[in-house]
Amino acid sequence: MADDPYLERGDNSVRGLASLRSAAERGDETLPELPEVETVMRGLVPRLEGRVLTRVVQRRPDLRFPRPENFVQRLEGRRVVRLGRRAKYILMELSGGETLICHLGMSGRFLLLEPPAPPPLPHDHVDFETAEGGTIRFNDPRRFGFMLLTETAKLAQHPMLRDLGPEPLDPGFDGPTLLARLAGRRSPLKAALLDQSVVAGVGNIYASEALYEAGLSPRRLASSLGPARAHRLAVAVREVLTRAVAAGGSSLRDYVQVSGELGYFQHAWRVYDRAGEACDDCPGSAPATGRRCAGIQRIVQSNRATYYCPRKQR
DNA sequence: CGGCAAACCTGCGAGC
DNA sequence: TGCTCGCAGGTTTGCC
Repeated sequence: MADDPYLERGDNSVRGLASLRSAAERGDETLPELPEVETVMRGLVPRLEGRVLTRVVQRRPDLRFPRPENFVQRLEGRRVVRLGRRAKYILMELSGGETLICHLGMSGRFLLLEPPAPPPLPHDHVDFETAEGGTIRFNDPRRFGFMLLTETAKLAQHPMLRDLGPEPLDPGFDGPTLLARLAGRRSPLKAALLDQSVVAGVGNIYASEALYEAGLSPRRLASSLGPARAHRLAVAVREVLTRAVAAGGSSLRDYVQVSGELGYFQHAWRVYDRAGEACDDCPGSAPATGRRCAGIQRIVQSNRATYYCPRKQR
């Protein structure tokens, strides 16, 4: 992060940072899937929850989508009642009956700035100022992120949320639930996992990781799973995400204390972006078993990279 | 309607 | 050295 202008200022204005950058930019941080969004949301809680948005600045008329009608007016003066998350969406429930739906897209991040907030840099799109004096600044170079406003009472019916599948970290997420969601699906298992109506919050990286943990081929027909394999996959999804949330949470604490480098998401991908490497779970040589492990393969499914071990995953 | 591909957008790395 | 090109991702839109 040495090239990050917010850390090069040297004016100590950045005391906290909930930052996500693309894997292409940084090898040690992941893209915003469920665990990263959860971590960012948690990082925002102490700065936003219960506080009044005294001033909101929007520096361009749109992010991914055109700005909601009267965006600034509908936010200023509102209190942030509660922060939450659904799938990869950060939900900011406001006084007055509306909720702000935030998506980080590919490159969105929130910066937590001490007063006086430094002048905006390129891609600084939205500022939230609170009565306590801090500024929460949304920065998103690629502008795949977005902010939408909707009535809290109708939140579940919002087009972005209404078709979402179960939260994989909720207690109710299990083998039978997943099995029912996959029933009749003619797509490859990997594509089905990426479908947010099957499971909410799984992205391209954790889809590969979960399939590896479950020992299931990404190419397998989604509807070919039985109860046992569905159970294995549900457990794997939950475990992969839980580990990542835990990693993000601990490093977020570290970061806030250090107020400088953000070293979180020191992920340990087992297959993602590891084409050609040896698979951890395959013995170095197992001539007796017949099948040899050729290492981790990269394939493309639905225009997306998939990584897997053809020997371990079937 | 399900499934797949393209579009959106920018920064980066590889190749010339 | 400097340029072009391809690639990465989440979600929506469009096509078959």
